[in-house]
Amino acid sequence: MRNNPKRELILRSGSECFARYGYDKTTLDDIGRRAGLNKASLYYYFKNKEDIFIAVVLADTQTFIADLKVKSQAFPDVRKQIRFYLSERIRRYGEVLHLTQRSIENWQPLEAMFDEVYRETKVLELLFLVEMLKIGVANNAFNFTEPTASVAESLFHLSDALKHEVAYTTQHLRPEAADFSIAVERMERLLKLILD
Amino acid sequence: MRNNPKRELILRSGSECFARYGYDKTTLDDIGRRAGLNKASLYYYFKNKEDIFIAVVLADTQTFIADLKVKSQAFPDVRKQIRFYLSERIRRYGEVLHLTQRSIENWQPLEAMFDEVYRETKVLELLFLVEMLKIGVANNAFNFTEPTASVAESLFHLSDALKHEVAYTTQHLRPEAADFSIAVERMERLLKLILD
DNA sequence: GTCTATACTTGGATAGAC
DNA sequence: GTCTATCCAAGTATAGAC
Repeated sequence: MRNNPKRELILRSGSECFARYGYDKTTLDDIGRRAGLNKASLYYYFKNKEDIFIAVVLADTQTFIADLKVKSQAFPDVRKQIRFYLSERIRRYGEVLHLTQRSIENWQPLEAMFDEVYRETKVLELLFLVEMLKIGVANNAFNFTEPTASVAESLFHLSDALKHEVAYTTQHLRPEAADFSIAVERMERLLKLILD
Repeated sequence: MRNNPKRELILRSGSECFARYGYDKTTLDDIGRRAGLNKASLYYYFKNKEDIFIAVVLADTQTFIADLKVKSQAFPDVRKQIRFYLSERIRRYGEVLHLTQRSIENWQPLEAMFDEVYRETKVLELLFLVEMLKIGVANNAFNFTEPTASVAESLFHLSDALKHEVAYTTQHLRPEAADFSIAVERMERLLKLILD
């Protein structure tokens, strides 16, 4: 079922619509029309609207991470690569939350939606972090007594915790007002402490 | 009825919603909620949704023109003031069209909506243009054999014609793809020919 | 696989209570 | 003036024809 070209087409269509209108304001007619399908046909490929949204965020997140890997490798210093990578994924989370717009009033179901997405991408992200950490150790940029995989997971959780904290503490405000630059700043300071 | 504070509140609410969601994706519940009113209460102040939209565009356009007058006077040269003023109002038209998003498939009813708005603002705009032209003539920046009011109206129509042409020739494309920078460029070239 | 038909929910609009 | 109740048209979702 996955890697079905028609399914991919719907995902692209959905991605464009959600990006433009946000979750609530996007209709199945919007997605169907852009994909050249009747809205009923979408239910052959997806359980419901929310399922399309999750699949879109998952696919887009994977592309985002792939791009981010390339971009972060443009930095000469491994330390800066890691900092860039971990900061950008926090920013990305803010963007994804933003595209749900103020529609979903209660934050909790939204978090549940994203958990599903991030469980799948976590493995890929950890592999990349491990890779970068190993390079850093080989270059004598930094050193650890603990296993690299364990450090990678700690950094990953640090980045996640900071982004979730911003989401959590601003859940009573309008979601679009959430300021993830605070989390990015904290991230960069903590990273300095850890790697130095 | 006009200048009613509750009405103004609805206009502000509507302006924010239309700017964020576009015409179709904005619901009366959205506008009502933000204004702290039940959607049914909106009908006390406005005929229907479209009536709110027109009133919003009218009010915002008047603020826009007032701001634009101040901004254009920041230019030292009268010629540049006129050029800036006429170019910016073309750009503004593009922005207003954009906020209807791709919802209104047929362009014609949309044009009718805006005619109503622009008839009301035309008088104010012409007064300002006449004022600037008179300053230009007094400064010997340029000269005309025709009456100033007539030249002002010609320039106004020139600006309008150029913006409408872009709208007209791109009506079959997605409205958001309309490129008003072409109209602005043509405007500036023609203005040079007229004033020099 | 994709569509039409259909049940149920949300959006636009009116009528009438207060 | 503002709200609840209500009508009709879209939107979400399912069932079933082809």
